[in-house]
Amino acid sequence: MMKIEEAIKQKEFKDPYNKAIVNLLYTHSHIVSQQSSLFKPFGLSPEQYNVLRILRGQNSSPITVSSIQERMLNRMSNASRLVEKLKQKGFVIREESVRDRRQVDVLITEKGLKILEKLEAAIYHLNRGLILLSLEEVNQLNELLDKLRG
Amino acid sequence: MMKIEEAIKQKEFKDPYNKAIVNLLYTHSHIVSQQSSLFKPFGLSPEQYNVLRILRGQNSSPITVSSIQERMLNRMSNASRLVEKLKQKGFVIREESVRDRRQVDVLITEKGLKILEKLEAAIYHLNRGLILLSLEEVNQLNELLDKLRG
DNA sequence: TGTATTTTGATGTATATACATTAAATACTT
DNA sequence: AAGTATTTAATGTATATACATCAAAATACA
Repeated sequence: MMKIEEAIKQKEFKDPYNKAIVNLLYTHSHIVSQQSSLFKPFGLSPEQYNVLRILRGQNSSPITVSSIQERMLNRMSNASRLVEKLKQKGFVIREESVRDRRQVDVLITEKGLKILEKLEAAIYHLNRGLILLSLEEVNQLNELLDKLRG
Repeated sequence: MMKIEEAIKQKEFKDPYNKAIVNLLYTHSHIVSQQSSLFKPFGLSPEQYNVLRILRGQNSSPITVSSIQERMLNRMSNASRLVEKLKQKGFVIREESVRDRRQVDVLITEKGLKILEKLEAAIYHLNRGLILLSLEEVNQLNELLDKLRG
């Protein structure tokens, strides 16, 4: 097992809280770089994939740009531009809302659903490979992360 | 406590491994956005701060760009450009190595050390505020993260 | 010694993050 | 109803990430 101290060649941390921050940031980078490699051949970035996943989660019914933003992993990201990229690739369509002309309804296309389906098994295996923990441990991790954020 | 399901308005996850990935990405975003706010008034980004921290960790002796890269939290980041930014702000100096003219020795300046010192207490409090766990729990989290990556 | 290979840091490009600003549409207030 | 405030999505800018490529220098090795 590669402890964080070895991974970034730092002998010690001020305290376990500081260490946990560094450990989380490092682990994040580890995960994202592997996800990127998986998505790249499909012309998707991790965030673009995440937006598609959100759209599919709506049972393929339309959802506004601001609702996408609310559900994104990174709140400060820019749903509007990600949707534009996905539209260019034919994975979503975008149309002015009839209820409120400020809003834009976004809808996943057949092509979008198909690429998610194609990725499903690969992602399952990637996740398992990325998280080398037992079922009990991964549940514990989820609890700690939820509690951490308060 | 805000569970990840509420935070991103997703009712359920395929399995706890998938949930843990999402939980880690979301927690990362939560941490980085708060760190950014802290660093911003000082003209530093989280990654620039991290490079300064690495330089100080060398007891202020010079270190090459590639050694910085090895110690960075994000391996794919670009130490060369971050060093350039820090140099522009006067936090580091850069000089061609006498041993190997391909290499560039980077050294933290007095100004760089001073800004780290100024930030120290604020970071300590931020970390405590960001990680709402007991000492026992945070140690457990560190163990799980180390184990997770294998 | 001379050529090939590797290492090092810089740089180019596309994407994403983090924020501020803007324009249009809607909601609120009196 | 008119004027103000707020919401929504788009857009602008600076920074960082995730690569690929390049030139110079060092190293390997034949």
